[in-house]
Amino acid sequence: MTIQGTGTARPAGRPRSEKAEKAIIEATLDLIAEGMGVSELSIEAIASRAGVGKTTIYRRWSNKEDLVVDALATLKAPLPPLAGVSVRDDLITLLDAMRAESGNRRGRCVMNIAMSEADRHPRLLERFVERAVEPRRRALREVLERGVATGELRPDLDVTLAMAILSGTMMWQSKWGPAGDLPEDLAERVVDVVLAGMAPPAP
Amino acid sequence: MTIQGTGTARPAGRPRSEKAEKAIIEATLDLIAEGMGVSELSIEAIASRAGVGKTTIYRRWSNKEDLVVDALATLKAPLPPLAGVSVRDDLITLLDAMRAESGNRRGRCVMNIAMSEADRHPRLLERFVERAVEPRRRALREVLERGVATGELRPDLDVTLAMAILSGTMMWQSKWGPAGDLPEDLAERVVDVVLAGMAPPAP
DNA sequence: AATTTACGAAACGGGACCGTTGCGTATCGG
DNA sequence: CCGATACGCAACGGTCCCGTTTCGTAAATT
Repeated sequence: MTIQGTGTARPAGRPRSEKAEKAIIEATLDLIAEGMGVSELSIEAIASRAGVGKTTIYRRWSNKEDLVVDALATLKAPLPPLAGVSVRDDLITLLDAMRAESGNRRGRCVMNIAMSEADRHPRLLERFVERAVEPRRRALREVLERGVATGELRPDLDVTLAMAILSGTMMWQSKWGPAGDLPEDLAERVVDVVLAGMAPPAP
Repeated sequence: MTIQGTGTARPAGRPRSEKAEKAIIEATLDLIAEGMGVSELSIEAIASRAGVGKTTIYRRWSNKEDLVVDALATLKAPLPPLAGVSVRDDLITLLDAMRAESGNRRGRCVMNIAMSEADRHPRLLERFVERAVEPRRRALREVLERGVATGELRPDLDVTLAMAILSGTMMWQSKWGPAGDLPEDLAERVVDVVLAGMAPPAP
């Protein structure tokens, strides 16, 4: 029994190629980021894009959904660190992270999956919510609840509704806002309008 | 030459069945409302659902996109009448119409198309924006601009941003809000929070 | 009645993918 | 070197859908 450094026995024969594995994942993410729906993704297209035989894919994943789930799992979700000083600053930090992500491939993957594949792929949706949605939701809720506690926000604020307002606004901008990148000060403007309200200050 | 009452010459032979035409459109809308993407829609599925031969479809539309465009065109977009008294009331009326639509078939069609098929079907998207998006966008903008003019809203309000906040919030609720119907007072609560802002009133 | 067109159903050849298998080659442990 | 496993590639039979054609029937005009 040959013991590897990791303690796992190394099976005989040629080891699986990490390069191929990465290429498969990358090809999958690329196709999703380009707007290909999960239902339209074909193993053959992924294999071709990755420069890999179909066999190499089927040897690792038994079906398309498993592959997509694993591919999405590789998308790190680096939540920005929050200064924790003012609620306004933390909200801007969170919303600006959303803005920045709408421009890169990871963000496009997340957005496309969230938008279109929500139904009809329950396992995928579950994994996706767990990795991409929940962490942000939690962070946002904590900032808002802290604001209510410290008096920076109205004591009667409906935190859940506030989350919908902030997230929904950024999502709307990503999807139907101006073409190309979103303006750099977008997050700040959104937070300021939502904090201050649209009505004029009482006289 | 036989002239019909409408003034159009009636061609010889059996006339096309209006019933079949309606059934085709209905089947198409049903499938879209159920979450079927335009790319996955198949003529055969529509024909089967409509109880119609494929021939009957191809005789009327030369391709799937034309059919979907016509089907979407039958979705009336009844903008609610606006009282025009207070900006708050008009905003609630508009947002509540969005809320109500998220529950019916028409609304689900609009939402699904907007979410997933935005890219890759430019003609469809164009028609869709023209019929479903623009009228609402215009109405919302007019209410907000009137509010700025009358002083009911802050004079420095970014109207475009305000539109994104209001629309995005409702869209977010439709897509990721509580399962089932949205609460009846949702529109009112959204408008009040957005009008007043989340920060506490200045002392 | 004769003609013309539409109808639903079925079948066609063609193409895209499916998931599997066989092939010759490459890369590992022993 | 040898056995074992992975690799890319090509081919397979199968399914779904395409867009077209054919067929027998139905519904209109003349």
